[in-house]
Amino acid sequence: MTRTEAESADTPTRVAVSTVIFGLRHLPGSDATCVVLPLVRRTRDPHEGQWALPGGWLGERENLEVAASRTLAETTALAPSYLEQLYAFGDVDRSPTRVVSIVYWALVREDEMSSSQEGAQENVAWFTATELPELAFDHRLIVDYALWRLRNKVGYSRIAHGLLADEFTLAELREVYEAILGRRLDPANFRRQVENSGTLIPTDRFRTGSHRPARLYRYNQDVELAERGPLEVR
Amino acid sequence: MTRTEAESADTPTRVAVSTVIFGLRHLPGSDATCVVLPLVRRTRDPHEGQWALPGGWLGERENLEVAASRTLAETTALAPSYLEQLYAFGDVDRSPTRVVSIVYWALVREDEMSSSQEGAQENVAWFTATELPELAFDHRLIVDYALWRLRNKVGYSRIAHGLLADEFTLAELREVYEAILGRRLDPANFRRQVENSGTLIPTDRFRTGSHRPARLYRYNQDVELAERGPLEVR
DNA sequence: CCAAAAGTGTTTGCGGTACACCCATGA
DNA sequence: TCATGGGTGTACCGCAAACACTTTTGG
Repeated sequence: MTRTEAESADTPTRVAVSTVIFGLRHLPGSDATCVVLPLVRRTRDPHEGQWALPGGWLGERENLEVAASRTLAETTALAPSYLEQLYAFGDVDRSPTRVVSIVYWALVREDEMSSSQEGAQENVAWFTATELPELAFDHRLIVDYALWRLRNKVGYSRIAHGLLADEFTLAELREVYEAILGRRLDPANFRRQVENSGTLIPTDRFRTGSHRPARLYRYNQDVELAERGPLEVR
Repeated sequence: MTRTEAESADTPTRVAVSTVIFGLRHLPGSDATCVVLPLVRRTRDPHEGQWALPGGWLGERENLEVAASRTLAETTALAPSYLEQLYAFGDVDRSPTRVVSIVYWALVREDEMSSSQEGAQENVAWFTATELPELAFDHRLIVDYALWRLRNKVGYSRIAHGLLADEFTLAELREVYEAILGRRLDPANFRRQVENSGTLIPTDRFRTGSHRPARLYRYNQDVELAERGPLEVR
């Protein structure tokens, strides 16, 4: 096929946008925290009844990121604290009819999550990332890849803040890292690493618990180590 | 908008696939090597006459990666030694009519390049990455992002091998790194780093030049540090 | 023998890990 | 006062940078 022929073979394709939305949940019994994500039960023919990622068709005059935000609002009623494109999936056989899916992944803050989960819509449920049901289409592959990206990115950027409220203790921040990475971190070393990174601003307030109060920190907006895509390239 | 309405709003979109193809070129005069990429002169209305990334419309029954390979073959007549999805660009205003572009980036080997550049097609030319002309659409942003990804990835994966022949000296490999990173590297430290990485297999052959012969190495296929996307996630 | 590139050895400093230790608070 | 988590000090290890040095070839 020559370039000219390719240029004229202008066949429209159905384009969908889906989003892998990550949040945190404290397990009531133990002191552990785990990564959770919302899934939508399908009410239509391909894979009807199975759980799938929240998503929808790309609007005619809708930017990709806007479509992802819409998805997020429809299932969590929240504004994302972090939103980044994950990958474009377009294999011919990934759906009975050809669909190209632009997939985003997002973080929602823990303090806001509880409110939205109470007023949950029908057919939406939150699952622990390590205990997922069978998913529709290739969505299991997509979630696994998003989890890989989350775990990777937490190591070289500061996205963990996207899962916390404005003010937080170092222990709470460490909890986020431990939940994402799935392993315990040394509190002493964690403190120094994150202090030296210059991304935290200590406040004068303290979280008073059952023991010695812990200083509250805020995220330093000036520092933006996260790389979300070509749009941020200066 | 509810999910149900979104699900029924099934409006097809025009989907294109473009590829940023990177190669290397030795500058005849100096001993420097630089990154080069092929561009195609547009012969059609939007941005006619300007240079643009090689690409075309996604075929109805064509996987995304296959479409990218086709693009690559049409402009270089080569099989890519490395091919990875870069990003999906879909802003409404990036083209007069709405187009979602799935962009890939690729590496072609230096030893194969010369042959294809001689039999170059009309309207295709290779440019030094640091001296690009004005590009059509948002292709300048795309190329800059691909360059950022290339420079980033060379630091934590072994994609530099994708720009060399099967057998190469450490100096040749170092040249690739220096061309991509744009700075000189210490030969001694470079040797140790790459030797300790376990990605190289020494051969018994030597490259005999004007001075002491240098050992030739091969790339260890077993080690695959590169991460090309969700398809490689086990 | 000389120039130049291949290849080796050694020192230094930095960042991460392990772990001992002190501090402040509620009960 | 004790238990518990907050917070500090310190020794160690591995890696990478800097750079002096030896080796091997062509001319």
